Amino acid sequence: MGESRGAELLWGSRGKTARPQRLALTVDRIADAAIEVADAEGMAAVSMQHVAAQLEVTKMALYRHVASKAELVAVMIESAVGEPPDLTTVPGGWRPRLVRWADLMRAAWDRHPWLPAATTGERLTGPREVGWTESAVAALADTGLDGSERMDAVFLLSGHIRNTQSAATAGTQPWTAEKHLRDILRDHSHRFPALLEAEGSTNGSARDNGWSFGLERILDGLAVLIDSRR
Amino acid sequence: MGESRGAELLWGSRGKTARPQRLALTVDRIADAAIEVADAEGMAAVSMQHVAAQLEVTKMALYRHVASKAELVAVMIESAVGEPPDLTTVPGGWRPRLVRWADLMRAAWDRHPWLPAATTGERLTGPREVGWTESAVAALADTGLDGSERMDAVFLLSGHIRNTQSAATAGTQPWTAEKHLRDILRDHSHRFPALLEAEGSTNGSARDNGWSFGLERILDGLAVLIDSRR
DNA sequence: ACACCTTGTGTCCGCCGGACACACAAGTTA
DNA sequence: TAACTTGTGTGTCCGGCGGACACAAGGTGT
Repeated sequence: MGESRGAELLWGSRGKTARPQRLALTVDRIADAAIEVADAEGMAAVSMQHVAAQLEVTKMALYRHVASKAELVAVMIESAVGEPPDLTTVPGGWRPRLVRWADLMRAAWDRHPWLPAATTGERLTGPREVGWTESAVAALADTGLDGSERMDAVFLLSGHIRNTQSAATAGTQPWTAEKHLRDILRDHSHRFPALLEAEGSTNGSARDNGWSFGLERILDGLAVLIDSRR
Repeated sequence: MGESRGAELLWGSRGKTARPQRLALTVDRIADAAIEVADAEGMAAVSMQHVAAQLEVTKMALYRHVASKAELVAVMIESAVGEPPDLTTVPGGWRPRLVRWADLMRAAWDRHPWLPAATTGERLTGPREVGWTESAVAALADTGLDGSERMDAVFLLSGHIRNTQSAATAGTQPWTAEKHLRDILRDHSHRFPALLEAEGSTNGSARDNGWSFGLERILDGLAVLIDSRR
């Protein structure tokens, strides 16, 4: 990258050839470019080379602003999840608040389908991400649940978001591989009678990867516990 | 790899030097070696080179038996999850059956902590994996739930297993990063009052990443729905 | 005896993350 | 004004990755 500057030195205006007035590289610009790549081509396409090309610089230029790819991904995540919401204005107690929280979080993750892929494995965690957790835990303040129960409840809920979202972008699980599963069932239906029957007896509900079903079940389950504490 | 055979040709027994009586390479031996590597060093350490070295062959030899790394991983998964269980002998209806199913699945995933990492993203699915789903869906046969509800319920449950297991192996989520979270709270406690308070008011329960908590909530939530259908 | 087929080897390619030395403009100080 | 420092982008190199492809050398069937 960076074509030879020989001809330019010979023929160009010599005085001010190098480094034209190009936008300065910043962490934010890098993160935005990386997010753009990830939104369009998926997390697998986010390499230092690709992001740098997007900004018309060499990949090593990026390392002046981020220490490693892991750090770049961390910055991408912080930017993509956005500011955590304020749920204190939502009326109706813990359940409507959690529903609002889940909808907002799902919306953010919907805008950036690579978030599940980016947030697996050991990694750095930023303040906004912690802020989202804070927000949900706060919504459970007056439920009579103790601290670890509140944490576990939020973990359960956000895990559900993660699962439905990653299932949405990749036919990752046996039960969500729509077409794939149907093919298997056609060829091996005798081995999976219960799946075959379940496939046939759907009530024609909207296919949302079990998002609303799981959400309702989780909230119902929390309600059972919370009511029992009163 | 494979040192030059010059000296051997000059000094060796010439007739039967090459290809000593070494165990024949098979898909199963390759998968076993790969699983061994993954169990010991994690999924990131599973490369064709590393697995081949484990078997004392070149990496290209593996491609005589598997078409790609994705196929190797698929075979690893099929081998690692094991045969799906027969739950029909478990008494007490759907709930004990699902508890048994979840415990068995969690045990298998516990033996192979790389399973979460290996089963994310687009991938191939084998009969055993589908068999596990079949097994759980079958356990919900007499609940009055329709087909897609049964599928969604199993998705919800197995998603919880995946989440708790991947949280166990990597401090991946803000709420499971134990030490990390504690550090953040020490430095920024004013920004996360609810987390700080939750951290303090735990009832000293066993730390299992919310496994049993989430399992009970999910099953309670399913029970609410199932009871309402009767 | 010979041809074929199977199976493992060696070499090459492009891409990855990243270390490191260098180029060069701008600001600071003498 | 001249010399130095600092900050930012470039070029080159490295080891490791998945994988294509040609080749070697057994075993086997005719």
